[in-house]
Amino acid sequence: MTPDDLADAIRDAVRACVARGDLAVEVPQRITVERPKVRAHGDYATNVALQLAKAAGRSPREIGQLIADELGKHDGVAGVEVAGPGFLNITLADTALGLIARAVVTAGQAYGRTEMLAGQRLNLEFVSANPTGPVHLGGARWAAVGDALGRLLEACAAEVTREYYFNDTGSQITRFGASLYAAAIGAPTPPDGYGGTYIADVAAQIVARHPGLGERPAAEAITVFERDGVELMFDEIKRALADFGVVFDVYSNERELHDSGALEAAIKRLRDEGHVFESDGAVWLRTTDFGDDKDRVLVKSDGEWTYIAKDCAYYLHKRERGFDRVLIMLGADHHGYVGRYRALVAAYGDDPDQTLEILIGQMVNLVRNGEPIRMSKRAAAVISMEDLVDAVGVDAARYALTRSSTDSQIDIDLDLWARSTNDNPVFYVQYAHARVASLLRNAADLGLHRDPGADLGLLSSDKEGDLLRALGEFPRVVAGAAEYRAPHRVARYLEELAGIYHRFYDTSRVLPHGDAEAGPLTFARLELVEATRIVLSNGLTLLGVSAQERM
RNA sequence: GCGCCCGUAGCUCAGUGGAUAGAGCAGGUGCCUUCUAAGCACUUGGCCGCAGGUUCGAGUCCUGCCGGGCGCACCA
Repeated sequence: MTPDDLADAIRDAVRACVARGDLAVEVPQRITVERPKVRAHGDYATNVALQLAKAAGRSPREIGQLIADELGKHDGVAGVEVAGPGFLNITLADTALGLIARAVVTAGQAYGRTEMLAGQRLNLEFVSANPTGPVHLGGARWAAVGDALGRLLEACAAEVTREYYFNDTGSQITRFGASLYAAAIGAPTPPDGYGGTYIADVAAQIVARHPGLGERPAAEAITVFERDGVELMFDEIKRALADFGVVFDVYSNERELHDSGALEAAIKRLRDEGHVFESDGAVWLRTTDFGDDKDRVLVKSDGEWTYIAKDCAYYLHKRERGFDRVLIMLGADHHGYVGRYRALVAAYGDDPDQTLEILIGQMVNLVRNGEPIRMSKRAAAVISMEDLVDAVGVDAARYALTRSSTDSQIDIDLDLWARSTNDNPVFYVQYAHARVASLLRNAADLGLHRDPGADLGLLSSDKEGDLLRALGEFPRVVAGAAEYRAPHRVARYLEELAGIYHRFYDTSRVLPHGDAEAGPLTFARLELVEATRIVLSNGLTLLGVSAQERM
């Protein structure tokens, strides 16, 4: 019996009390079932009696007893106690608890998936770094978290499109091209140019493609540097992201919005709706009508489009492609965008609370030996995603970036995450999986295979119960992580599960010693171990971290 | 000044309004002839930044302070 099954059983019990006339309340939609921290409080607990007390006008303990008596009749329930202020502490029958393992094994890779978000079409935009340089640390955080979130939402049956937007026109590209040109002819980096070492590399590649380019007139050469530079840099970004395990479904760019006339159309629509005005030679969107703290310029007095004008067109473009909800992931240094973005969504007649979701990821810092790694201004050396991967590897990088709430700043200690010891959380989890895999290999070598008819009621020890209850949590963890856009919950859950498995392993011999015969308990435990392997593997997969067979 | 995020054990951080606030690391003491000791057990360590409020119940929600990070362009 899974926690969800139990919630249904509790609801049925309440319904029965109401039907009998013992209880005059509305049967609640959501029944909270939780794993108590203390074992004395049973396998599961619910606060339903506390919640219903006010509406029923009776004491929580009195109501609790009514529900407990009814729930106690259920086959899978061994006992129900009214405790404390009115909690119901529920103990499952051993067979009912053991069946969690079977549910996991039967579902296999699908265990953890739900239909919670079925029918929702979601657009996830993340990273979206401009092709003027490598993906930096903030982008790396979103690459890891955004991709994991995509996997989570898909696990809840949402239809997800991962999207990357980049600017390939405008002042940044102009400066990028000028910087490449300067590097190619040996001139110093322009004052407002890009100065990383990659600039020289890219410039050299372009010169190799176009011999004699440096001798051509500057204006002509720069055009080539802009075009080829964007192409090469973007290929480089895509390759780095692919190495990181992140591949996008759609790449959108500014030029297309421009060339297709989408920009003009988007602004015209705002103008027709009366949200646009002109002042000081510029065209403005009156975002203050929609809660923004100041109005925003759409077209500068020099005739250039602003970023927010492109956002207008891009937002409409997404909506026209049929997405119910547009998720955009930004770094904390861009959080000032939220107000204006919500305003532009409202200006188009959408409800920002329904169709727009902007997720803000706080800053990422690297630490070595407890000291922050400073970026040298002179080399303009922004630390890149690849620097992080080079230092700790993809698995540790993704896990480190994903295991903390996006609301928190994180300090990634390169020494810690590069270590192959259990102070490194990703190793703690991966080691548990490798240990499970090893045990199952040994079982196979002994000719012991899963027995679908194993008596799972034999899994009645404390450690087995802990493990079964933890395994039963997984679908709710996935659903919660998806609902709250919080992939770190999966990571934390995996760390807990790994610990519970290690403790089970330490106390509970699975395979027979020496020449001893395998007994019913052997097969029951093998089923439990296989269920653990599945959940560890499914969880790591949701985070984009490998589940290794050996370590 | 205004806005967003954070403040929980020595450190890094969890903690969907629930019972006695947790994990890993660090410190201490133990556990390998048999499934991976990259593990486990025990142990030390907390005015949950401060002060009010909401309620059966607050680390969690509200208000005000204090401290830190990030923003507040006709840049992206």
